[in-house]
Amino acid sequence: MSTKTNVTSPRKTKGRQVRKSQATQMAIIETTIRCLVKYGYHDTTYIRISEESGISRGAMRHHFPSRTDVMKATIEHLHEKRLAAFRKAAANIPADQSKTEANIEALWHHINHPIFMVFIDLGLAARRDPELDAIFRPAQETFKRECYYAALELFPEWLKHRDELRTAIDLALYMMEGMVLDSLPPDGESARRLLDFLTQELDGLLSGGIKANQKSA
Amino acid sequence: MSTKTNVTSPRKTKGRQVRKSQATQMAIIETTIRCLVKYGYHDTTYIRISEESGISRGAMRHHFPSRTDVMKATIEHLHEKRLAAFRKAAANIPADQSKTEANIEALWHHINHPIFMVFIDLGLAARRDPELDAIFRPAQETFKRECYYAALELFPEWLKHRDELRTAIDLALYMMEGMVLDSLPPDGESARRLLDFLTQELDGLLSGGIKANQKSA
DNA sequence: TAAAATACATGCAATCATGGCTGTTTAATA
DNA sequence: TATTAAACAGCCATGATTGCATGTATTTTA
Repeated sequence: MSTKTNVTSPRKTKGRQVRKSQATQMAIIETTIRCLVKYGYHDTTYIRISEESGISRGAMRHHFPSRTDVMKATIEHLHEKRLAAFRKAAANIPADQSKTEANIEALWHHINHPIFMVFIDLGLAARRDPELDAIFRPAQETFKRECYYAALELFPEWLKHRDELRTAIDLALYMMEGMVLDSLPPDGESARRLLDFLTQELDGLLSGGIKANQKSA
Repeated sequence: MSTKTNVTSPRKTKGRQVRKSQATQMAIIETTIRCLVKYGYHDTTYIRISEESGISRGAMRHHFPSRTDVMKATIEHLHEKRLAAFRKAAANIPADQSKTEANIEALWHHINHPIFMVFIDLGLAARRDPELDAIFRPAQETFKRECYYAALELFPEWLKHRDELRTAIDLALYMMEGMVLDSLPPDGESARRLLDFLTQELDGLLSGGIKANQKSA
């Protein structure tokens, strides 16, 4: 059952071959992502990836024996990509007054990216496939933890109210996830209203409402 | 392309036959729902429904020519079921002080029911299948509208602040959807904290924060 | 340069879902 | 009771996906 994946670990520079290997692997993974966006998880088939990437099934087999192997590799790649994008976005947040708003905007932007639907799709698939779940869940948790850390750096004044910060992040994240799941138009009036409310809520919490909210803990 | 579905419209009492017809249709639909819960949308196949229900494929063909037809009927049935359940739940809400909390609890309970994952699954499928979407989207919108109406009846004091009420409902709904999507344990500490926060937030909005929040409109 | 390993290509069999087709039974009606 | 229509049962052809197995070319290395 243990499908060996011929992922070249760049241990020793065998020069040309590893490079080529990695190149095709990347091509496969990126095509897979494209397919996931276009067709969704269940219609992103082994053959289709092969066709859309122009890579023969044999070559694919060589690198990723089974469809699930492709998916696993893709999940890992997406995860890294997402982490990198998030860190970059967090680093670019201006340190001025409107931190909350900027963050929410950034998060909303991130969540509305087509890639996010892919995550939802993969997450749903992982619910049925333990093999996928073993990759997906840890990645998801890592990302969330990263969110908390980043937020703590951005809002050091919340250091003493980590629970509240956590709640705030969860609230924002979950709400937005629900919004995209409902296909809420990103720039529509409905979304705007909710995001404004969220901003205001979190801002209020930050600037002084902490005490009042503590008794609920 | 227009697949005729032999759904017996009980126009004239042909007595026994329509009853039997409806019975098998119900059996098919209910089995489909069971399958959707167990296997998810894409693995709920025509054959599997036939096997699990004990109804021959021929019979199924007679009532629902194609798989999509089964799904369409199932969506409609689920929609009605959900509406009924919601109305019943709304009617049973006690009219005392803790309305907000009771509602949130009820909503949370509703959203954590296995059926809800089926809705998510179907919603995702509908994104790719226009035929499904044509059924799913209106149902979804109807349900949401119903939520607003029910809420207005429950919170008549919000009549002058419909926008805020709408925001509140959206917030609650979306947040919870995001939560279940993340497989947040329904009784876990994380969920509790978020729900408490939500309750408090909405209650605060209700009891006096309205004015303060209006300038954001 | 020869051998071994790696990357790539392709054909095949098994499985399975779908939709269409042809019978058979049961109920409604004249 | 005879006829018609509806409900039901099962088979078959098709197409798609998967995993395997064999064959070829290119690199690395001895």
